[in-house]
Amino acid sequence: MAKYDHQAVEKKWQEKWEAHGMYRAHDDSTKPKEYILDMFPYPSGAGLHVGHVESYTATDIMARFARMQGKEVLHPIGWDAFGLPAENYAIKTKTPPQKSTDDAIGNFRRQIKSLGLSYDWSREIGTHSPEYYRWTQWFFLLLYKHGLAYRAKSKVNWCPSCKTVLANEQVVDGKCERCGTEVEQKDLEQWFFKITQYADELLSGLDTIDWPDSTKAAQRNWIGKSEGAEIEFAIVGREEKIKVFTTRPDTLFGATYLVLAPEHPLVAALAGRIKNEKEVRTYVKAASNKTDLERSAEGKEKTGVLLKGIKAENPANGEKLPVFIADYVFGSYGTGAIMAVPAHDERDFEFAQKFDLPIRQVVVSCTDDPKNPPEKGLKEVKRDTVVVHLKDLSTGKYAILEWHGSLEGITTAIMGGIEEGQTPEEAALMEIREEAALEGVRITRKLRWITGARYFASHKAENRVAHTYALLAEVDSLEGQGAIPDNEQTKHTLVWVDENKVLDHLTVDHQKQIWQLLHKEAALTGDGYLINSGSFDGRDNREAMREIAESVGGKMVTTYRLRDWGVSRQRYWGAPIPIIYCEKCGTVPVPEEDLPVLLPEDVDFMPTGESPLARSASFHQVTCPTCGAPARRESDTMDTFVCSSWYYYRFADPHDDSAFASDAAIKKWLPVDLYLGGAEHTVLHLLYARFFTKVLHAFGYTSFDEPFQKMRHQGIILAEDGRKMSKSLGNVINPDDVVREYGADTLRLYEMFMGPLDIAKPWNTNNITGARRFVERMYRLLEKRTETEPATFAPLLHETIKKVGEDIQELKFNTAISQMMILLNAAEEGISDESLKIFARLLAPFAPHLAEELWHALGETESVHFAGWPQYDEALLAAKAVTVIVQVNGKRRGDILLAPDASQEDALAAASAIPAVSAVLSGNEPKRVVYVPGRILNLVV
RNA sequence: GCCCGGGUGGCGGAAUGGUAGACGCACAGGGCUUAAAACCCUGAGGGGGCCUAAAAAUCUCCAUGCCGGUUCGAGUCCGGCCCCGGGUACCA
Repeated sequence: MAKYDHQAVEKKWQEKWEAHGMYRAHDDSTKPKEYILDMFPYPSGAGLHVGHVESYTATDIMARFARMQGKEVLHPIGWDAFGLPAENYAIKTKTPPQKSTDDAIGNFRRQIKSLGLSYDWSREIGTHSPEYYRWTQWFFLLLYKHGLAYRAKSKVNWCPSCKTVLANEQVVDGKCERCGTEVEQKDLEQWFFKITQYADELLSGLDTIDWPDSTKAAQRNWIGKSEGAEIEFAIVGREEKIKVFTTRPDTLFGATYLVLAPEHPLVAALAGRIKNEKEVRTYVKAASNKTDLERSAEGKEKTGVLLKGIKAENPANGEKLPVFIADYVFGSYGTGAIMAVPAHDERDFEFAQKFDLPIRQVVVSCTDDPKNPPEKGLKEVKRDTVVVHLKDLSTGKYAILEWHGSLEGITTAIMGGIEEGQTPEEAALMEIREEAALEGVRITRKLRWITGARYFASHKAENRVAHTYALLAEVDSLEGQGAIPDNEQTKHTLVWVDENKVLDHLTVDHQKQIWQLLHKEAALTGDGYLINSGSFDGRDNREAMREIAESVGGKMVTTYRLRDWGVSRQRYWGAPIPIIYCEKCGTVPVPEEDLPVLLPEDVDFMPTGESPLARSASFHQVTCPTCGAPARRESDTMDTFVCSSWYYYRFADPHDDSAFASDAAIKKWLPVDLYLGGAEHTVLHLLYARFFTKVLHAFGYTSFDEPFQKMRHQGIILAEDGRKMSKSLGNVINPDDVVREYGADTLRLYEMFMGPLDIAKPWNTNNITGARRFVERMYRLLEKRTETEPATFAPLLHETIKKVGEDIQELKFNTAISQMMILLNAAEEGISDESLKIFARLLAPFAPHLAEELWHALGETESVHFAGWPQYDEALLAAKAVTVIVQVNGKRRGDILLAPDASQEDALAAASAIPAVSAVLSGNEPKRVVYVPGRILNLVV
């Protein structure tokens, strides 16, 4: 038989399938539907990536499998065709984006077709076609009508040299990507979608869908729901109040200053009262020129300015607090103002360190029983962290230990390092002495294992000793005052104290030092019971939270990190926003019947300083649809994410010119049953698409409110060197080359066999050989057909039917293929026509051309792809004898062949035939017998 | 820092708490061939012991990032730690 000619075979079947329209989805079908969708590609000039192939093959397998199971499958493809790269390319090469986009689509289409993917090409769509973006504009109007689209001023990245707005990705190190000019922040009127209105639904909906946990977690993070309180602080001598948002109202008594965002309106309102107004204004201006990105990129170094002459009053205890402005507080989150509690918040702590502000602890961690709060005083304080001050009498050195667990625990913990005749304390002191000899105390691993405790000291070596002594001088004096109790266990060297007791006696400066010593220079963010909190002392901090907030007239509120979605883009290659501005009528939506607002083709899209559409007089000079007066058309286009937020509806009804999709089509096909795509879309695209569906649901267009029932990501395919494939590294694999040399089936099998679908995997050209060999050997089975098969073949065949079917449903294609390889190895010893036909059906989703070729070579005339999925025979599976492992005391001592349902007696009898087993048993009854039928027999003796 | 993943042969990877390394690649030996490619067969985690001229089989110990625990039995479950990848970040 001739070598398998993949080029001829694949071409032949692709043409036949296409001629028969085999993969069309039928709207009028009565079969159960299955909607299997890929994230439609952006048709880049670079062409198809092997990563696309991975994803598309996976969904193709699912689609083909579903068809063979008798489902009516909708498996469409289209193009996310608007976007910046096409526009940039157009600027560079002076070819219109329409042309370059259509060229790229042509190339993608050819490449995708060469892979034998079973798309319904009659439903192909492109977001850049007027028939499509007409409905994108319709969606804009739908949102507008319901008050979900609004205009507001917002900051954009602005390049003063190119006179253009830049996307965040176009800003590199604060400079324009193209010309290197420093980028400015500019306020522009922009359109927003009110996605925040659906924040709660977007959050709770996650619990109802089958998505990867990581993606759900990312979306939850992005939405960033947090519960807290709004509390007002009076400004001394003024009417205005400062309203802060905090998630920790329980720490109200620990607030030692307030911070306003630089853009907070009160900053301007209070200007006259601020004594250092000039300094403040400078700071505000500098902050306003920074993007959010820069503000955080500057790292942990905090900046801010005290508002001199302004004091705020803590409503809980009447304390007068200083007020700062600092850009670590954002105007757009919460109330734009915070109460700072340095003892219990990392950022406030850091700021307080830098600006020398007091740090007051109000929460103390405590152990098991928060409902039974300890009385004040030392002996009763039950803490999971015990702080111990050790003093070595012989050298006069001190160290501070903190350990976790009970006091009894320390003895055990120290045991490891104790020498004979030593007490645990002495052992610990030995260590201190050694460390002290080196200079003060140090955090060391050595000490950790010996004491089970941690030494705390300042990070800086030069401060370490000074800090220790400063503290211990205080401790000594407290000891003199009797503030530190003596104790049986500690009488010679060991003293333990309540750190808060100590803190009460110290100056701010000392407090800071001790804080650093005790707490690794960090705030305590954990829970516990309250101290220094007036009548709330001793209460559980979580429990008291609401009461504290309400006791000062605050109220509990929920805040989200999620912001409204800014959809305006000052670019050409996108869907125009269907809005007209009239001097008389104001903002007027374009009437639905006037849609689409066509993208003009005669526009000069070269960058000259204006939004390209604004330069087309024919485009923007219009008459008001309401009053007929001359008016101006909105010249911005929409974010491309708008286009991709609803495309999966269009596939259900791609040619409808009366609706984005008909009710019947939506009812028939949606929601999407399986959605597959890259993990780079975990947040934006997937969140926006969900938002659109929530909106449609709210206004009665859909009965469901989540668009993608089941969603999975494919892992990225790395280059052979383990790095990302990139043009500049020259390590890109072009699927065209692989298809030509090895065939589409081989490429598909290879990529599916690489490993689990969702992990990152490096490409390995060598391994393609394995897939290719599989294809060839499958084909050669035609020559190895026999009348009769070995007896072991049928059970294996049925096991394979079972496993392949199950694996496909779990998207475990690698193990499905490995099972078929096992079957192939056996089939080469002889396989009947009937068995080979079954095999061909199993193979069909993975290698559709080869399976079709085999199927027809075996005399079939209809397509294998509708031949039905084979059923396995339980009886054949059960009949197979299984190997049971025999263990003695958990160690393998041999194996026995048994029926799967053999009794324990049978198993024992068979096992005793093994010499190693009978030797051990030799008359003794095993203490215990563990028998798992079909698996293992373990004898404990 | 935080949130997700993940660490198993030379490599990709497999394993409902039950023979660790399926399947494949690469490799080695052999067959076919004038020769090579292709193809076919066989082998193989590491160490040690036994027997040997040498090897195989057999025996035994060790082995899934590290330390400990639960269990008759742990790659899998629990606690602690280390490392790698991805995402995200002054969000109060």
